[in-house]
Amino acid sequence: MTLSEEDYIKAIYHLGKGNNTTVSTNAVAEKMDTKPSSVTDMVKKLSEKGVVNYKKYKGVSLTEYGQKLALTLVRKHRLWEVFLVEKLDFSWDEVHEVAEQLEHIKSEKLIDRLDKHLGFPQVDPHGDPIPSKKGEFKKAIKKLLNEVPIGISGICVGVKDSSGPFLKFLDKNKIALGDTITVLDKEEFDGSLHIQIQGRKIHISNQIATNLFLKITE
Amino acid sequence: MTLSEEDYIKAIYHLGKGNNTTVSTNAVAEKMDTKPSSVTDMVKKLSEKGVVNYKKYKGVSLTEYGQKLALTLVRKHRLWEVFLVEKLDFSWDEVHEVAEQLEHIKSEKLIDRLDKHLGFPQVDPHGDPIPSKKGEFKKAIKKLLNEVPIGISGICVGVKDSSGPFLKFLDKNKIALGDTITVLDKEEFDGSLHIQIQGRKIHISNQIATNLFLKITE
DNA sequence: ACAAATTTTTAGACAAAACTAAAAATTTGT
DNA sequence: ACAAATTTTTAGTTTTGTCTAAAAATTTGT
Ligand SMILES: [Mn+2]
Ligand SMILES: [Mn+2]
Ligand SMILES: [Mn+2]
Ligand SMILES: [Mn+2]
Repeated sequence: MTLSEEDYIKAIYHLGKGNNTTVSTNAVAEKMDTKPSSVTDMVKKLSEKGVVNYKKYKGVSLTEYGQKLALTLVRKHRLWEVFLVEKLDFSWDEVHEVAEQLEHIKSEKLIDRLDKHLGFPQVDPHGDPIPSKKGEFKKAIKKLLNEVPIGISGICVGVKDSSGPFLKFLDKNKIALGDTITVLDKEEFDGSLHIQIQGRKIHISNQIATNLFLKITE
Repeated sequence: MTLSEEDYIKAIYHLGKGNNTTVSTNAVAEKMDTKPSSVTDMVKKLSEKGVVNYKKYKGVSLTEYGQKLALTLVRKHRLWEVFLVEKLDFSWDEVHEVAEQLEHIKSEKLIDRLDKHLGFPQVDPHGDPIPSKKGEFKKAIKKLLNEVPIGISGICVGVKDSSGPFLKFLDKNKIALGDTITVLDKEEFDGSLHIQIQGRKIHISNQIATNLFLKITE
């Protein structure tokens, strides 16, 4: 597959939300930042190659083979993201663009060895699960911190309240996007939470917990 | 620069032996495994861009700017080779093809961080020097082991005698291409050498030393 | 020096991946 | 149901990088 074909496959995969829904030409065009007519051309070619199912005017979905390719690309993308953050000290928000290039490097051995070098990570720096070599992986779901059960870990991926005071609070308490958070205990009385964040144990109010999104893989 | 343009720049650089000799269209075509007519087209384009000096029928050489680009590419290529060997346990003869792809990844930060992660290596797994960020580097020369002065190190890059018995000898004594060898002492009497190879200290005859090539950077 | 051999360039074509403009199909709203 | 709006496809170009065949320039050998 060419670099361009691979990016289309990934786009169709992500738009299909992993469960391989049929997606529209326009949706793909928007995601890829290209024109619908270009998508039609590419989708015809991918159909010829057995990568997608395509019926004129009826949208496009991945074949079994296409899904296999998509999962391999997602695996490569996320492993490289882990590498950039863990080994090269990139921050979680700097990695995407570079991984977007690295995911296209062709070498199965490279990916196997990278996986090993990284200690076979299960999730990427954004909390998204990394498919195994065979294409198996857990689904990730986004939850408010106060809804996360005791004992479960996740990665902080967003805030509900993005007001200045709240963001300032997070900064002061060293809570940042990309941090790994584990719910240790909950207080019945006021709904406050004891959590572990990046190794540290802290106590936060229910109000804070209802404004932080965690990505957890089950 | 596109991937293709970058590969042409590298080819012109390597054919010019680093001292920026003018090279012929045919030579570039052979190196790139393409046709001379394709080279003419590309060289015209690179000339437009100020990357090469080109006069019809008179060959091509890199401009100052082109040399800068070439050195950056060589730096990236060799750093990735070090990464593959040092961090991912590739052997020295498996890295070239993958580095040929990785060298085109666009991110200055990536290369800076990779350099740091690898401990600012001076040479790649083939004994070739790695240009600094500013494009400075030492020249590498190939010498027979018996001509290497005491105290100097190099990387084993080839054999003069490639007969079965000699190769078998090397194998038995665990001397392999890619090994780092330091000359510790020489015996006047018989020309034999005390060397350190991959950490081990051994004693080898003059006959062995006259059949092993070392790449040394000065 | 000059014909022959070789190298290099030109001309014309093609495939990949994109675009614009226009046509066709589908969906939506009343 | 059917006209209008929207989506999607088609047709025709463009750019990049390649190719073949033929023409032009240079180099070589006598
Ligand atoms: Mn990509
Ligand atoms: Mn990610
Ligand atoms: Mn390359
Ligand atoms: Mn090398």
